[in-house]
Amino acid sequence: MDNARVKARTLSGFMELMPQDQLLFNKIASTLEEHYRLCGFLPLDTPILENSDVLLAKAGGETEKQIYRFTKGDSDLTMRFDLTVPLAKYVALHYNDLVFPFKRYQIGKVYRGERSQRGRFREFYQADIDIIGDGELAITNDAEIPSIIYGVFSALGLTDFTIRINNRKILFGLFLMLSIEEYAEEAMRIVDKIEKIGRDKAAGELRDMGIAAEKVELLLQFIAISGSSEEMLSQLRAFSRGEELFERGIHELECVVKAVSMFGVPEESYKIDLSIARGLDYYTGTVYETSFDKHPEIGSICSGGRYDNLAGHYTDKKLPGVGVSIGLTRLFFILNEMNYLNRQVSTPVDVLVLPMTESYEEAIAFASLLRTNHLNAQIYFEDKKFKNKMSYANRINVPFVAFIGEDEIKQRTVSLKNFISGVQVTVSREEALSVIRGSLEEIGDTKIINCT
RNA sequence: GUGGGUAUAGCUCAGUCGGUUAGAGCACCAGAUUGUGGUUCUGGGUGUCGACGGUUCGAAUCCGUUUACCCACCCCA
Repeated sequence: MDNARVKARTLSGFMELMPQDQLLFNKIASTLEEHYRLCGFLPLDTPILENSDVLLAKAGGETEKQIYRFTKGDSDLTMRFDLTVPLAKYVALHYNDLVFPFKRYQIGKVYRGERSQRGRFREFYQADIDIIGDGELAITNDAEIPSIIYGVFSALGLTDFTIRINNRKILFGLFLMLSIEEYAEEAMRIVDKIEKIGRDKAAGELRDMGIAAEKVELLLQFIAISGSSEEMLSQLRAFSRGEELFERGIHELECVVKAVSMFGVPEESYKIDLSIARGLDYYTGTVYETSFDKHPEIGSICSGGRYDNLAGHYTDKKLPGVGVSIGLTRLFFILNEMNYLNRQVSTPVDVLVLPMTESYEEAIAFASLLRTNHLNAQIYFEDKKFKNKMSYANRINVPFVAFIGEDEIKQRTVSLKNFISGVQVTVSREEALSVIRGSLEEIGDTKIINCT
């Protein structure tokens, strides 16, 4: 009965795409994967569920509130909320079998039980890369990470993004110099959102925490230092009062910035921004944040940094690492909103084979020929009117339709219609292969993203 | 978790003072057109007005409760 029918719906905060968009999403994901491989990263997949004690070893009060956690029998389980904590567990567990520095990429879904909002999801994909060292990890790795971000975004066809770089040692060092290190964690968070809430409100919040007004002023002045990388570094040096941590931070930042340009990242795509702090407390040095120049309000689509001792909860070994996470679901959401997605490239199949007679034998044979030649082919078997068959081809956005009717069977040919240009030719089946290939190459060259 | 808002067709939304058979655009289906799609023309409403209860001769409309969703905060990709 009708009352028994359940209303079909998708949970809020869970992205569900139409096939054409899913195709684009998958292409973006595979572009990322390809680029990660190109840079020497190895694939990794870990379970979505872990024992709660493993995932929450590190978690503070806030994280715990936003987690999907449940029990099944006697086991207390948690869904992963990022890919970094599972990585830490993985590296600690398989320490003896891994080769360091261990470079891995992982693209997978993560879950956060927070209120969903525009551009914010409860289930979303992260595409992570991390480099883990055994005991030590060279600072140049910190510079390669942003170059990889630049590389993947460029590979997608994106231009208007900025990678902002900072070093938390500088901020910690400053807190030490001002003798306000006890407020460090909360102050970091306020500093981090200064762009959003404004200087005055940030000043108020810092004072409310109990930091003296003149120190707040000094802190905000410091954060606001701007200019080219060179100018900023020299201004930072002038700020130094011989505080060791502060100077180490400046040194690291300098190394990173220099090396980033060696990696070929153009000046306009990255900058030092002293207000980038990152809320997560496991970062200990370099931090990154990437956002779209036109949509800063949606927030970071890619962020990460250096952590000196990630696996500390699972092992005595010191395992420093550096990495970033691209918020793939959010990235896709923004690209869609900005109308940047080039749907022309999302063709589901290359060829739709339409049998025009009762016998499907020749149509199947032709489809097999296409498939053995790595062309995606679909055969339409339904007994519908011709118009419906054409309309189907039109709706699935297929670039070629191949008619196999009486004439074509007799002459061992195929009538091939280019659905984009409308041009139709009747050629031998072997010739059809090269016609299709030639035309697909043109489509293949166009970028997934069209940002003009 | 805190504060504010919304709920009518697959989607975006109208719906007057409470009044008769609840509408528009897009989408979808059928026909014009049995080997040529997109455009056009013609026809078709595909709905528990979120749910439950109350007021009333009469409720999409007023009142109460509830659920879902959206926005902001918190936090974050």
